[in-house]
Amino acid sequence: MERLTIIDIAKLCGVGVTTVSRAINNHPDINEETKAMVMKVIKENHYVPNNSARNLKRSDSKTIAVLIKGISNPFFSPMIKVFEKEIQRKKYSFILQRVDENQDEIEVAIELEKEKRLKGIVFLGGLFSHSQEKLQQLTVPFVLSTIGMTEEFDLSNYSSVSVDDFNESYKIVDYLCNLGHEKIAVITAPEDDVSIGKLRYEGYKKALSDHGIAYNERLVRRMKEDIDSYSMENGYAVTKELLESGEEFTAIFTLSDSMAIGACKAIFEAGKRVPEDYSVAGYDGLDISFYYNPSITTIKQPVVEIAEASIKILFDLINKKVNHAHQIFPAELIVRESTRSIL
Amino acid sequence: MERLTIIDIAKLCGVGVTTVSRAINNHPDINEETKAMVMKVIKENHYVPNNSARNLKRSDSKTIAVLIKGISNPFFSPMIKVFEKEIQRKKYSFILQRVDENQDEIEVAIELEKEKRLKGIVFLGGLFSHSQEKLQQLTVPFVLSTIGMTEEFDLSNYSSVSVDDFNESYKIVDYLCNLGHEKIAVITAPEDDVSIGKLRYEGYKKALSDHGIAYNERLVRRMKEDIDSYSMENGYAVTKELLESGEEFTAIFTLSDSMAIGACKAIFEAGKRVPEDYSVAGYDGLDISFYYNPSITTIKQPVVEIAEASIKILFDLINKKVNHAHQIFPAELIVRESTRSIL
DNA sequence: TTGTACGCGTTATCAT
DNA sequence: ATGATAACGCGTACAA
Repeated sequence: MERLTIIDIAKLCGVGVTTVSRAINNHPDINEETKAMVMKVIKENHYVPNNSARNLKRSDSKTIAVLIKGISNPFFSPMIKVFEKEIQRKKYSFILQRVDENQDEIEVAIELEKEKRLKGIVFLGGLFSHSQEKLQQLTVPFVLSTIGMTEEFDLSNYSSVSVDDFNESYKIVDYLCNLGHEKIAVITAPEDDVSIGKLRYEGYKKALSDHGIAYNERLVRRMKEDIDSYSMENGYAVTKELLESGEEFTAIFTLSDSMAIGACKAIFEAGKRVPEDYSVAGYDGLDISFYYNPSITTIKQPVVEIAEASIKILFDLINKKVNHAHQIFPAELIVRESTRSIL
Repeated sequence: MERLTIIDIAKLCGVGVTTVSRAINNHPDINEETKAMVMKVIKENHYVPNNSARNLKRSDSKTIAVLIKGISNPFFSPMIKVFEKEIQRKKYSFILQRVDENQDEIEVAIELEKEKRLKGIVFLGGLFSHSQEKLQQLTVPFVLSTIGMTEEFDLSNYSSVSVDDFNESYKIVDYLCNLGHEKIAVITAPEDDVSIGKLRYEGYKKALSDHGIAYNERLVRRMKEDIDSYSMENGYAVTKELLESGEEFTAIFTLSDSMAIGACKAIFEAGKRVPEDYSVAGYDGLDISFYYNPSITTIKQPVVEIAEASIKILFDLINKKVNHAHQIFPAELIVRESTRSIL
């Protein structure tokens, strides 16, 4: 019952290891009968090839990896399904690799590329401020999906797909302003954020300024660093503090739908209503923003399209069809029940 | 810039490969200076060891894998965090392996065990009806976490941790009955389900029967097979049909919190209220069941404790401290706003 | 403390 | 169509 190798199978079959290998890998140069015989012996003895050995020896491999930071973020769920489907459709293998919050995704990628002989990589989540030097160690093409970058990189050696976080954020805050709101609180990222958090926050500020609304620092609240970022819990805790501070506001914009839901909960617990007492606006367009009561006004990111485009670009790169591309998708302002006009 | 191996590094350093290997793996028998020098050269040249080769050669490896079916199920999110933390704390490596919906988790496990020289495995999600023959190919200990089994297996060669789905389900339906509800709809799994779906459904039936309530087939609704099982969308679609069918009911029990939320949405869209018009009860105790409006009455599974116990048992097995254990955790009926008495 | 040489299990090359 | 054998990149007896 212990581990048996391809050599054992070869002996059992009375053939050479090459033949067994051919049977396993659907190689053409093999007699159908011997192949069937070999496969039968393999089944009977529960032989399972060792992937490490295969990867070590193989040169190609047709597998692409998706590296994802924050794997329990519901925002990624539909994207993962798209990746799985599309990669399978192209007859490639799909590896979903979780990367730890305090892990360097590029290092993980470099290692994985060697180990699995990857053909391409998709990065999902996390910030992205890596040295060119490091990026150049990645010898296969990769695309950044839904990753905001404020720092300007040399855009010529990788691809990206995302929405315009600055403008989309502007769009929804502008909408709130047009509803007559002037005291608009925001739950944003910690000050040192250089990613989507910063971009969305800048959009908020710009919208206020364009509407001639004075910037009120006390309405700018930061996510708590000891709680999962962008989570319901975080939105809840921050909003609760805001309400208890006594600072007046009529609307609150949170940088994620999850935080919007947390905000609503805090408002309910304070005995207030949404949107009658406070308008609440989110960002992302998660399924739950539709199902929540009240349903949440939000910026809906076209996640499926983004995922599809990411994969398409990646395969184009793999097939040398194109150079690196940077695709920006439009997001949609979806007006729902959680916001109201106060004019 | 192309792939360089441990031999190249050895040459660059003017030492043997063994020394380089020792430097990499923190082996004791090496001079601190040479080690520092080797590490420096490695950094400078961006050498990254090939994991396939390492895994192939290694015999031990101290890594444990968590195989998870339905990785985007929010129910698993807190558990993953526990696994990560606990496994790290034991100085083991943690591999999170997604297994496709129509993939055999045991086969994946067998392959992974060989490839990564695993020390232990945790299975999360999915049904579990595998032949003994197959299970015996797994030579490392494994524990089934949150996986319901109706078919009776030989319990002596694996471990499991879960709640008593039958009794917990009974508990919440019993609660509804005590509130005066007699027309209690249920959204359950497809008829061929042999896992938690069946157990929870049996609990529902038993509770009704114990309260002398006649079983009404038209109140038993099955999840749609073309929609994600246990999802909000599924609960929404099924409840919508139920409401449109005109069949009378005063409460609805869904086999998951997500479906409960979908049910609420459908009820709202029909112009009705929860719990004034319909009581809604869920199952699982997801975070969202607290944040939802109205908050959802549910059976809260002690996910953190379950995950912790799973890991503890696994390590005990690895260290040969114990034999296989089957631990049942009590779940908690949490009464919230979505249910009311109609007496 | 350090280096040489072999083996891990598989696939690719080159014969036959 | 099939088989012998040399890599793949690394860890580790064993020798030095």
